[in-house]
Amino acid sequence: MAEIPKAYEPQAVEDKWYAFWEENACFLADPDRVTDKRPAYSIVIPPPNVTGVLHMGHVLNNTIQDILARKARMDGKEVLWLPGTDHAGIATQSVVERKLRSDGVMKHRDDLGRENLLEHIWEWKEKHGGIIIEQLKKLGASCDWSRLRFTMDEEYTKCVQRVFVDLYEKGLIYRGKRMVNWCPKSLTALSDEEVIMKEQNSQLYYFKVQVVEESETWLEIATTRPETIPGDTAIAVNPKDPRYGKLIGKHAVRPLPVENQAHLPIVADEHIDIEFGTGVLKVTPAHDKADFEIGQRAGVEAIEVITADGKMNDLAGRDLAGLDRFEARKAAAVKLEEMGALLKTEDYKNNVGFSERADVPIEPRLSEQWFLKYPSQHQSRDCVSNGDMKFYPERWAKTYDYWMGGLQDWCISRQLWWGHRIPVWYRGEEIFCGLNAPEGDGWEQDPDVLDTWCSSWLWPFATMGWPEETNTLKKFYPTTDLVTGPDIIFFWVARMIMAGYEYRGELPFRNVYFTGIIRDKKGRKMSKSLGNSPDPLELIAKYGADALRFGTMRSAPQGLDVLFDEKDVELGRNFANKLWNACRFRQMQGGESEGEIDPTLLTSDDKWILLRLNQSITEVTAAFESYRFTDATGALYRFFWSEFCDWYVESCKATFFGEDAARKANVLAVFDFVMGHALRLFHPFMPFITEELWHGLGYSEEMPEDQGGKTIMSAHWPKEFDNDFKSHYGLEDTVDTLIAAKHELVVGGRNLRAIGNIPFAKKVDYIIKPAANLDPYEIEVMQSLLNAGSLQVDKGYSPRRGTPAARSAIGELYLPLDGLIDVEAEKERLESQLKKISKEIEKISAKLSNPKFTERAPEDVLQEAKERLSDWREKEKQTRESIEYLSEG
RNA sequence: GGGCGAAUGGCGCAGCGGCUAGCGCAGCGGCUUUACACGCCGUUGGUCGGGGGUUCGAAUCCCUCUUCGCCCA
Repeated sequence: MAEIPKAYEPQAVEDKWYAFWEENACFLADPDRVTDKRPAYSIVIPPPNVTGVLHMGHVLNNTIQDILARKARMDGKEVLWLPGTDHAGIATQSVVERKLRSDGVMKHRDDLGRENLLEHIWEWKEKHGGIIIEQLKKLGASCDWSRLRFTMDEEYTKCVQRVFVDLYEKGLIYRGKRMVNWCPKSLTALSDEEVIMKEQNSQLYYFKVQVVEESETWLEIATTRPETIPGDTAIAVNPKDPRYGKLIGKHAVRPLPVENQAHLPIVADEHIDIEFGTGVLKVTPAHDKADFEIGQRAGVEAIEVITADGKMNDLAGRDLAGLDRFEARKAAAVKLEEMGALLKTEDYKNNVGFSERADVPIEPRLSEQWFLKYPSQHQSRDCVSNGDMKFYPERWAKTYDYWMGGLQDWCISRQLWWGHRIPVWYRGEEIFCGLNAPEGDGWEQDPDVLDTWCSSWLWPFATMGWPEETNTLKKFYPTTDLVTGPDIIFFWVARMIMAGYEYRGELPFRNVYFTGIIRDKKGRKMSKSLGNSPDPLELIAKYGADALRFGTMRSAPQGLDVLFDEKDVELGRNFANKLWNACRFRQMQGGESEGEIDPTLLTSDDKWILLRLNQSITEVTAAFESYRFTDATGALYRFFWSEFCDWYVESCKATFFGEDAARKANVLAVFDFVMGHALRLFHPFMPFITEELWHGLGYSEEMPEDQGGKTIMSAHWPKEFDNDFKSHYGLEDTVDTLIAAKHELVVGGRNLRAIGNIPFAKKVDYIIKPAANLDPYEIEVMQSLLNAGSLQVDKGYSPRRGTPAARSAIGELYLPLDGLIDVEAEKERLESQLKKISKEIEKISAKLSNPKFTERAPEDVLQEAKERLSDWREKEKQTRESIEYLSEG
């Protein structure tokens, strides 16, 4: 810190130290270093999409992980923060396909073929795949980059295949033709979790069908999807419904297609909602999940009328064939109307499933897919409910438990090319499932790939060398913490737990911290289309990474969504600047770093700030234990700014600008002690600036190489002072009382200036009448804090009437102003103060005169109330006196 | 329809049986005080969503209603 700029300039500092950390292998995790005395701490990154870019959600998530990792290192643990990326099947493939189409390379992926398309995607991955990793480095993430993993790595792919084969052999993976959620845009099946229900303003179409056996009887049916009528193969009613019971077993005429009006059986099904519509349901087994089951029970066939890409096929009839499913809906209604079969349409709100990725309505579709019956369900469910694994905030445990209690088989095959190809081969009727292609000719591999989550559920152990019993796995698994968003609790967290139990026999992590969702300051979700999503890198360039981290953490309460406001980052920058300038001030005072503290020379302010520091250590450490990061940053902010800078540093000035060299050296030593501790407390949150200042102030020189000598990263986390320490330095709690009274008197004294409209910069003379003997040091400090020209001590001072005064437990402070003051204004101020005091006195008196209170309230509460009353009485007396002085002055 | 969460000064939050209900931002007034205007000093705002109850005592516990958000059906 040769030439110290007035304002902190983060860019150069951040680049310098990140490079330093990497060059010095500060992030590397070495399982061989793990011992009883140096326990392991591990955390695996939720792998971001390999071709993605950093967004605010990543910032929040990874800042928390980095904070945890850095804190653990300071606690003397061997830390593994394992980074990596995810291949993100659908997202990546569609991005690349779109690009290839717009570049004119292809119209459809079939033009290129599987091998060629994959080549393009790998190319894209090589080109863009590193971006988000570099961005994480900008943020300061202390991942062990030597262990960077990718879900499509060869080794990782082996793990995925091995697990598939194993589960297949256990009979948990099976292939079947079932109803799946089909995305007509991405042309693939999806799992239930990838379907998002959205409320839609739809139409309910009422139409009538004729009963074959009773040509004069017509049934009314209500449907939101008239385009599927050609696919109807039954009409269902509830057997308990008195209106229709007698019709069961008869038939009805299906109106569409006009050229093929089949006779549909009227069947009974107990699942029919009598209240809904007319109580009569058209059954389309091929295009509705519930209808499929009704169809199965009724033993009717399923007729597909919609193609994979959402168009009507020939079976839909000449009026609808070739139309898109939504156009067909209107066309079907028109057709019904022409036939006189449409009775009415009404507005209707219903929930429609949308594809998470493509954002189009899902088409339930009968399709041959691979399914997984979840393994290790019971253990996975129990470990959370019995507390072996902790969720923060705890309430997510309930959500988890509920979901685990209603598991449906997971559709794991995807009709994509980018991903882990299903290790199954077919030859005629033969099926082979194995790690390698079977011997012999004529085998063809299943063309589908696995759901991306079907690879990332192995992440915690597949990244550590499994199935080999590697040293890493032995030492760092199970991992300690997982930090992720609650939006993927089912997609990822639950499945990792099940995979963990199935393949390692125990839980994959001990604690799960769920972050909030980042929203804009109006509470809206961040999205590209709204343009309300700031670019974290721009924020870093503008304010610094530390500022972004600290600002985000300070405004991210546990369990609640984060309303992001750039102001918070600004605040972070301001705070960094404050830190910077406090150290700059220290530098200007010269003297050696971290000199010995002489207990006999400690001032009351020294003792006070040491106690405040101790309090902060306690609070921040406790906050860490319960993952309350906002509390930690809040405590640090308050301590450093409001206590250290506003009071302690200001009171130091009396000594620094004074003549007492011994005291100056001692105060410098205290300053360094406190700052050295503060920098360490701040380091997990603001790694760059703390490292810069740690070295700049020379604190690193005092430390052993591996305990802060080389980097603050390895400095020990501050410990609460023990009793020996406290008694050695005479840190008694009574100091707090003295300092509080001193501060109160100073604030009161500064206020006296307002009475005479005297700016703070102007030196004025005060007189103090101490309540008891006051150390001359206190006078010196108060004079400085008051910016007083002089502060005369006068035990027998009897002020002229009209002299404004301030009072606290240590004495009375006078500002003789001789006619400068506005008597009426001051009187008014005091009168209003008196009113407030009287109100408080009334309240407490009422309480104390209530016999029920005095009888039943505990002793300490009663005692405390009495003290408060006498405090207020004293204040009342003083204020009255002040008013009298004014009146008679 | 079920579950979860939230409602505290203009905004964002803390407090979850008893300290004069706190904090940050914003606001207002004043300051080029030799670390910092990314700053300093001082300061105005709230009776804690509505109603009922428990208690000597409730923002805090219980019931109920209202509004908002999320998840699931």
